[in-house]
Amino acid sequence: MERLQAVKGMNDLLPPESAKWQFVETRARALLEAYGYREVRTPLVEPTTLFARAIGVATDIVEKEMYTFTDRDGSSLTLRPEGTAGAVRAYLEHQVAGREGHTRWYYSGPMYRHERAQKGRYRQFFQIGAEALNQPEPTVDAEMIAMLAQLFTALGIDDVDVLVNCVGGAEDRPKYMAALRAYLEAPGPDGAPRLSRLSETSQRRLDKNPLRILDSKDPTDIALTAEAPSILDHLGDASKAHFDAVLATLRELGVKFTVDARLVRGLDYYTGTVFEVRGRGPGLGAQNALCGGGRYDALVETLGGAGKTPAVGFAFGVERVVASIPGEPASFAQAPELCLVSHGDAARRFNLALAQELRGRGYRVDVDHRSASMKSQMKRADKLGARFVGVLGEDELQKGILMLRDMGAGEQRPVTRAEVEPALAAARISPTVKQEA
RNA sequence: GUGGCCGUAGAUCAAUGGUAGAUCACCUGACUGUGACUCAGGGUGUUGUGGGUUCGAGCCCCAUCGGUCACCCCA
Repeated sequence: MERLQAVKGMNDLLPPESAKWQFVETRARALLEAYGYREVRTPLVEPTTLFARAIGVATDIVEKEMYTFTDRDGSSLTLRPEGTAGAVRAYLEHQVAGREGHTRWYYSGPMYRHERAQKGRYRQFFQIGAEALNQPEPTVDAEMIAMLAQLFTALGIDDVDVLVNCVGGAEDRPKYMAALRAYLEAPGPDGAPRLSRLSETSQRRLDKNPLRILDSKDPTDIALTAEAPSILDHLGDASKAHFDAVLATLRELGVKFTVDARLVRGLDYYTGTVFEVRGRGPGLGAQNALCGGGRYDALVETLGGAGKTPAVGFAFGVERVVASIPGEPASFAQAPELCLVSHGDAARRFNLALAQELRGRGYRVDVDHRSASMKSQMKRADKLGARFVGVLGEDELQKGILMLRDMGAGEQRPVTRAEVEPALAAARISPTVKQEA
C-alpha cells in the first residue's frame, strides 16, 4: 500500500511547536494593530498573470517556482508565492483608494514556492506581512522598520541585523547599471576584465538583474565587486532626499540599523527603500533572512491603478522567526490550571459538571475521563503541567468537598466547590513561571 | 534544477558479513486514593522499499523512495 504522507516541503505543525507559532502570531497581530494595520484576507489562489505582472517575469519566482495549474475552464491559476500582489489586487478591485486616503493592511497565511527544500526554506511557508498603501512619506518607511525592530525585541530575538538600502527608482537605476557594467568590463588589478572572472551565475545576471551580482556569496565575486560603484552614489535628488530622510528618522526613533549598499531584493517591484532583517541565531541555517520588504511605488499603477499610489510593505517568514526564538516549545504552551481526577462514576460525573462551569468562566480545566487508578490519573495531570489537581472520590463527594492539590508545592487541602474558583483566581494573580501569550 | 550526507524501537543513536542493542521516553508494580524523586520489572522493530552477491546481509552491490544540508534563490 502506498504510504500516505505530506507533500515534500509542506510540513505539519504539531503541538507543542504550534504554541510557539501562536506566540509569534499573537504578538505580531497586537503590534501591527497598535500601528494601525488591519487584517486583510485574500485568496490563496490568484490568476497566474497577477504574479507575472507584479513580481516580474524574469524573476526566479515566476520563472520556475510557481505552483501553477489549469482550472476546469482552462484558465491558469497559481498558488500565491507572496502576499503583496494579492493585497494590491484586492485594493484595486474594491476601489479602496476612493474610500480612504491611506490604507494599512496586514495579512498572515501560507505562501507556495516550488523550490528545493532546506533548513528554513519550504515549499509551503507562512508569512505575516503588511502594506502601507498610498503613503509616500519617508517617515512611513522608517516607522515600518522601527515597528519591525520592536517586533523582534518583543519576540525575544536580539540577535538580528537590520539592513537598509535604496535601490532607486526607474529614473535612477539605468544610470547605476551603466556604471556597474562599466566597472565590471574594466580591467581589474591583474589587467583582465573583471567580468570574465565572475562566477557563471553572476555573468548570467549581468543582463538579467545586474544588482544581484552584488549579492553573490561567491568569494571571488565578493572580492571582484569590493570596489564596485555604489547605488547610493548614483541616486537622483528625489531618491537621495527620501532615503536620507528615512535614515534620519530611523536615528531619531533609536533604531539600530546598517546601511548596506549591496542589499538587493529578488522581486522586481521594489523601488527606493529596501530593507531586510537577518537573524544570526543557531536555529537558522543558510537561510537567515527573517524579514524583507521595501517600497514599491510603481506596483499599484502596474497592476492597473489610476495615478500613482506609492506604498511600502514587508513580510516575515514565520518558520524562520519561530526558529530564532530561544526556548523550548513546551514552555509556550498553556497548561491546564486545574486537572480533575476522580474515583468512581458519580465523582467523575460531578467533575465533568464542575469543569464545564469553570471553563465557562475562562479557566483551563482538564477532566480525566478514565476510570484508571489514582496514580495514573495523577501522573497524567503532572504530565499536562497542571497547576492544581482536584481529587474527588466517594468520601469527598459525600462531604461536598474536594481535595485541591497544589502540584508545585506538593500540598493539598480540602475545599468546598465554591472555594475552587477563588483558589484558581488567586493563583493567576501570583503566577508560577509561565510565558504569557 | 545541481551536489554532499543519512535512512535501525516513539526520540537520539550503537551493533568485524554470524542470536538486533543502549539511553531517554513509555507501560506495570513497590504505594489496593496521590504526580514529580527512588527501586524492581517490561522491547514496544517489515533495520525505508525492491532486487542481487553470500552457507549466512542492518552491514557488501544495484535500483528506488524518503529525509537532511548546501548551491541557486528567498521569508
